Amino acid sequence: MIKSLNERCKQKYFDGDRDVVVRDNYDIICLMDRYEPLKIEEKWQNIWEKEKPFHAVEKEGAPKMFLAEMFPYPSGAGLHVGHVRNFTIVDVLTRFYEQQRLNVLRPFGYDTFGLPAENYAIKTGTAPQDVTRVNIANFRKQAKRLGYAIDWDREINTSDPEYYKWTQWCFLQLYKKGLAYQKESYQWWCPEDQTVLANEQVEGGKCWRCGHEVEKKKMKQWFFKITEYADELLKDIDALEWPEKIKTMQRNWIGRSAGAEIDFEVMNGRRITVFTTRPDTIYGATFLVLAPEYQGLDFIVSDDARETVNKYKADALKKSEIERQENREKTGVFTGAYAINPATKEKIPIYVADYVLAGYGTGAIMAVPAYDERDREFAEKFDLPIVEAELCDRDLFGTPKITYKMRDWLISRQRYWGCPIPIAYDKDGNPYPIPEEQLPVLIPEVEDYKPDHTGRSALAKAENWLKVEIPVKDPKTGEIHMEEMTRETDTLDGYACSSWYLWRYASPRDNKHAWNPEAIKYWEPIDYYCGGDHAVAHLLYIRFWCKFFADEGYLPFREPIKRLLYNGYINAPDGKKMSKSKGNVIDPLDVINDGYGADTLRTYEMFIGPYDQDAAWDPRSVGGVYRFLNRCYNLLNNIIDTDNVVVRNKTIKKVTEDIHRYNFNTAVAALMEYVNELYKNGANKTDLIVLAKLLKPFAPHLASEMLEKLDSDDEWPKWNDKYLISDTVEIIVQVNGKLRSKISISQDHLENEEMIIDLALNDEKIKKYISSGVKKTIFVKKAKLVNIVI
RNA sequence: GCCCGAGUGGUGAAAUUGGUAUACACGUAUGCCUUAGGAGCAUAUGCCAAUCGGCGUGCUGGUUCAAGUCCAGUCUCGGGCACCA
Repeated sequence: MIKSLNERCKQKYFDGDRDVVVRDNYDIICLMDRYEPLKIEEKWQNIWEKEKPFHAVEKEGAPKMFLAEMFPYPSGAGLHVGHVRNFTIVDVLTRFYEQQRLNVLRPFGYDTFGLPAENYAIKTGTAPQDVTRVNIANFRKQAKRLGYAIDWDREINTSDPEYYKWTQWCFLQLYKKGLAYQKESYQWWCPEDQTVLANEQVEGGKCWRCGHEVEKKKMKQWFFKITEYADELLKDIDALEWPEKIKTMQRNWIGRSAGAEIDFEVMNGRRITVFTTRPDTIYGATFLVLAPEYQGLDFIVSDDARETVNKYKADALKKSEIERQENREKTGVFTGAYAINPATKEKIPIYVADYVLAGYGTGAIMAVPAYDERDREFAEKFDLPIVEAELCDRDLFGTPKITYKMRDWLISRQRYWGCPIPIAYDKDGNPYPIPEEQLPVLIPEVEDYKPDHTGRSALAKAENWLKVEIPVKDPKTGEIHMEEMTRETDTLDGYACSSWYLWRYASPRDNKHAWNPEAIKYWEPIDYYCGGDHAVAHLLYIRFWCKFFADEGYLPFREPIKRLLYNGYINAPDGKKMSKSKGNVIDPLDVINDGYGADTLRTYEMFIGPYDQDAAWDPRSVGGVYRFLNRCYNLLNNIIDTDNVVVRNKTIKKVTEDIHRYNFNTAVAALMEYVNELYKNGANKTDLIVLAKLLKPFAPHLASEMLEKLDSDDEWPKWNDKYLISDTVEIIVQVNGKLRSKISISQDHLENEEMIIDLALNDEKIKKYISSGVKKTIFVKKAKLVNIVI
């Protein structure tokens, strides 16, 4: 077939019977209607831009399908190949369901608050608003260049006041119910820079900016009470259609422990409550240990020991996380105080040690060195008694108690580029919520974006903005008067902004609700959510908010994400993580503009391997996929009268089922096999229409072009099982489980076991293996296999 | 230390319910076409022997007519948590 094509084209060329576009290419490809991805892609992207085929509206009849990726942080560097993998997975599913005529919603947005924009602002004085605007424009342009089936009318941006107004509204709902609250907590603090530092800004116990030793400082911070939902968050994990890996990580993160709280009387009349998972070991409790930050430690310490304890406490607070991890040698000091073990009635000493954590349980433990390795280490070092006592009933001395590793979610950030917390303080420092009608609390404009010397965000520099009038009800007279207050200058953790955006997608321009109840009912919860990060943070926070807003009557479901696809990373060709400093970054836009086009890039990233595994970029394989798409297109040049009905139906089945299983790599492989077959046999119009339809989720531009040339719609094809059965069947003949021969029988004889075994035993190749006699024969109809045991 | 994953050709990987190991692609080799090829097309390609055949899914065993797949043990790599009482 190719030869004849070649002949014809050569002739045409020598007749001068057409435009020859490419000068340095003399042979058949240039003479045929040639695959020119950049041209085709521009054409179809213009059509999609104009006709908006992905614009979604609620309509009765067709079932809905809502899909999205984890919205990106629009960095200055633009899209990277990891984004492309993530977005393309969503796009393949979007188009797959669109072609099956489901009512599909696939929106897009930008997670724009964050440190890079703020650091850039501090360095250059450029407003983060401006940088963000430029970066979004670039991201949008690049996403459009990849041909994604996005409803661009639903774009959202978390730093848009129209958006963060509702983030603040969400905060106020949580505040009203006591789930947003202030608490003193220890934070990393640099005494030189006079600022709070995030964990990742502390390097080797020192400030990343000035190198001064950091310490822990008690500060008032805002928290969301996620622990209120710990039990439900844990319980509901079971029913989620999420990867087991993520479910396990969330379970571990929540870290439920069933135990008991037990009171110990201190000799000076006070009381210490400990948490233990082993209340049955209480007879072996030979001392108590308190965390250095233990509340009320001062009331327990004896006067003799006070100085030592205070020094130990100060040292412990200075210790960095890294130091704590590196040096696990037990340290601690005696408080000089004793408590009574309620089981043995014995007097036991009370210690302070940093191996006990203030944030877990009650910050105090009963040490049972006979049963607990850590307690034993401590006991050995400080020469404390180790008693192999008998076990008792679990609830004899304490009250049952469930404890979680998960802590409440600290949301205060001393940063400029975030959503302002809608709170103001009266002159006594009492917090008041900003009334909803005053929302949004806009981010003020400032000159300098650096945090100030009091450790407050740059918002504190906007003097006019700081003052606000809040209506206050007099508790005695009931009268309402306006009172001048000072605004909160901390901003919200960026994760707050992304904890509700999936609901905003349902009605992104609604200016009366955070999310429209009718739209929510129609579209949510999301059917497919795809990402490769945030296994415990974002994906836990969004579940927490969902349960809260369901309780408040704003959401008709308690789990926001039905199915989660967690994709792997794409590494550099050398197998290492891509990074600017290593100079091994592959820019997806370069791949496109080199002439491969978006379709090749998309299809390659689906073909690269299982979607949930990490993969290394291979530039040579990109070329292989490009060749494949070329071959698809070139088939249009030679449509003949033939019939590939069997392989066509097989391919429809395989590709359909593979996409349902997210086996995108094998779906592409099946299309390659199909094309190879069509090259061998020739292809008719139906063969090619099916090819284009099946190809469209992966290479939508090329497929659209093919379908236009073939004068066909894009409706997903169906297969017919009757074509999948061929007239003759191949029977595998094994001897002792090893393949030794194959025999061919007609389909009708598949029921006739006796005949098949007889054929197998008399097969020429088999005879020599079974001369010593046959012990038994097994026929498996389903596997079309005979096994002869000798 | 604890909890998850994963180990298959020269390479990325297939094998969906225990039933033909290595689909598809890359790479390589040879040929065709060509003034020319870093294009296109065709054929071959797990390893050893080069004829029959033997060996092959990290390793050692086990279950089974039959094991990449199930079981026990073990090694290596990757990820998560990490003094959570």
